[in-house]
Amino acid sequence: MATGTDLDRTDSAILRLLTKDAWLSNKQIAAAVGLAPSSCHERVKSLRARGVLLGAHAEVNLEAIGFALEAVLFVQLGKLEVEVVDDFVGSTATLPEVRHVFLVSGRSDLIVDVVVRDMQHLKAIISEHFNRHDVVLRVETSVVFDSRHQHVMPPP
Amino acid sequence: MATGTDLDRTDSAILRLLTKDAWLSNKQIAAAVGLAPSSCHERVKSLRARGVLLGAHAEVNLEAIGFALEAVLFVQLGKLEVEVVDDFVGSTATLPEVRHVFLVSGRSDLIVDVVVRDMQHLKAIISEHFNRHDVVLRVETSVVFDSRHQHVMPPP
DNA sequence: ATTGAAAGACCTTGGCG
DNA sequence: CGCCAAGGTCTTTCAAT
Repeated sequence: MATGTDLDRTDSAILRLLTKDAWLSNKQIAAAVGLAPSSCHERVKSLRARGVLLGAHAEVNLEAIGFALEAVLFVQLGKLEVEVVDDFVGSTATLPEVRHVFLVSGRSDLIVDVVVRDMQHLKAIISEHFNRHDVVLRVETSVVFDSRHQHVMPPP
Repeated sequence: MATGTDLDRTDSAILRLLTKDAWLSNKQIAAAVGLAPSSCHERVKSLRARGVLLGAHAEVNLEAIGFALEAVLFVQLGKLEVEVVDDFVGSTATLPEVRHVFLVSGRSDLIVDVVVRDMQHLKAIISEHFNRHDVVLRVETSVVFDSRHQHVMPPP
């Protein structure tokens, strides 16, 4: 499944365009990469079928709808039993306030990016989810002053 | 600009659907939320105009195209002069390998999520970008074993 | 792999409840 | 606000190259 699919310059261009704006029409992409609409359509279908192009997601301005606080949680876990850890990671990753979960090496075991309404909301998540599980040894919280997310393809 | 826009149940439903799959057709969304296509189209246009719906981005399987290594960098900065820091954050956020940058309180000042080809690539970024700037006091690197990103709307 | 043509589906607007 | 209807545009398929 992790087999390296080879992309030619046209595939890369298509992916780059769609990564920037998934709402581009097929006609627009075709024009941008210098292909007929039908050929471009084939390319996109193939990229989807090969599992390179996974889907598309709208970007919502969470701040504008009342989610004004973002935080990063550094979680240290106890006795790393694979199954228990995986369960906890899974349940964490599906909390609606959670945007990203990283299982990492180093000082912390889990890094969790959350977007919440306010401090009270943040406190609730930490105490009701993280401090409730025995796997969790300690949670360190950092407030996010500014966060930037990039939607670009890395260069070949 | 950070004024809370109020969303009714229908707007929320639309955002939730598009967050999950930005390639849903207007007709599909309309059916799902129980509106006529034209009404649904109006809603989406309004959400865009109000700055709630910012855009859409395709999700690419980076692993499948040779970007097999992900890491989180914890960066400590020196003397926090706003201008210098902002410049560095900006230049960091636009590196093609960088997916997310968080400016945070706490032990680190910057948390950077990068996706790279391999260890050599990672080393190159750290030594050529981070260790080149005087603002950077220290970089701690964590390898990402597993990362999950969620594309859902938080509940009202 | 790429193309053009054709059919059908969809988006999009404007006028009206 | 929401709906219907109509025109214009785009997607999607397919046979041919």
